[in-house]
Amino acid sequence: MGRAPCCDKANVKKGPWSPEEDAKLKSYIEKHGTGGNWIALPQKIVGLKRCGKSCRLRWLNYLRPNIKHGGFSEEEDRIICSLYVSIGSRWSIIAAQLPGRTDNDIKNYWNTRLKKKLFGKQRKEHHHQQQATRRGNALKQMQQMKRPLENNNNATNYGAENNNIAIFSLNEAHNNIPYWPQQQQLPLGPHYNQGSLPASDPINPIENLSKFGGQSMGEESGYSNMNNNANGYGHFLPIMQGQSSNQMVEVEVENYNMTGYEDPRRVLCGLEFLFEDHHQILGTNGHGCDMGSLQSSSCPNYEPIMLQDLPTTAEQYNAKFDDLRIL
DNA sequence: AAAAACTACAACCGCAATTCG
DNA sequence: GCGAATTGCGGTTGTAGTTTT
Repeated sequence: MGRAPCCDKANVKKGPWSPEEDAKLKSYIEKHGTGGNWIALPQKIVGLKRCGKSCRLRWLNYLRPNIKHGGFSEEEDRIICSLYVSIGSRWSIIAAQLPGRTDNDIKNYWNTRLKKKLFGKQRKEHHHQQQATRRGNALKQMQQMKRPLENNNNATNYGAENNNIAIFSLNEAHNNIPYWPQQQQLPLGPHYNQGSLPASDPINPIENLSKFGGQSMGEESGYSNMNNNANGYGHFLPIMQGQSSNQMVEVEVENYNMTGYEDPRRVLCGLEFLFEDHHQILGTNGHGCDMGSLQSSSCPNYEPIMLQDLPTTAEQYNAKFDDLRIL
């Protein structure tokens, strides 16, 4: 038996608020306050056929005094991005750091603009993703970017020696100058096997990619059997294999209980968006890996990412992720 | 000029947490 | 302590407006 609805849905208006409704709600609250009960509020306002929940949302997000809309400053951009990287999609917490901004506003701003600004998504690609989302598909991988601390709220659990990893402006990566405030204590993304790449590599693609959305494999992704390491991310360690420039980037998983999941490459979910559309395929991958049970999952299958497609120099990085820079 | 593609944002929905009787 | 009511939150959707083809 489900819960009783908060209001009589047949008798409440939905959709955009009219100026008259706004005026009624605003006027009432300014005179009488909310009375501490949003559900009961609309019944006290003559002619307002809205549910309490809708009134609350309208007031908090639009009508209450000192709300700012649009025109986010660069400083606000930085704060939002920095906090998102640190705490994920805790919009209410982020909003608390930005006076006059609502969580809804920040969420919309992030979803429609900042995210693209950061990840440099192209219109077409974004649209494809949006459509996929609306079909109830995919985007689990993007969603997995949320709440990097979800599975591990104790910040002290993060690997102490690596806690200062911050997202870099890629142009600044040359100089190892962190773009985001250095004091940010950020959760680690997945890290690669240090020994498998030249230590002198000035910019390691995979390590950097991991900073742009490496994900925690939460329960909803079906990886709940994974042994999470101390940083809240499971152990998924991409390593380089092969010898030619065509060598394939594969992913190996250390201390990983793979029960039921045979394709370790899927642990790249959450990073695929950094690659071109053509990487995404459906069906078997043609490389002898049984994608069988994965095909119907909400997470699309991806071709192995070829090393040649990954930027390995600062120049290539900047070219590929030119839009990454906020400034 | 029209259609398609895309963006931006308000609002809704469902769920979890909190409060209340 | 328990269950219902309410609140708060984050994800998602609807759609008007804008830009591109």
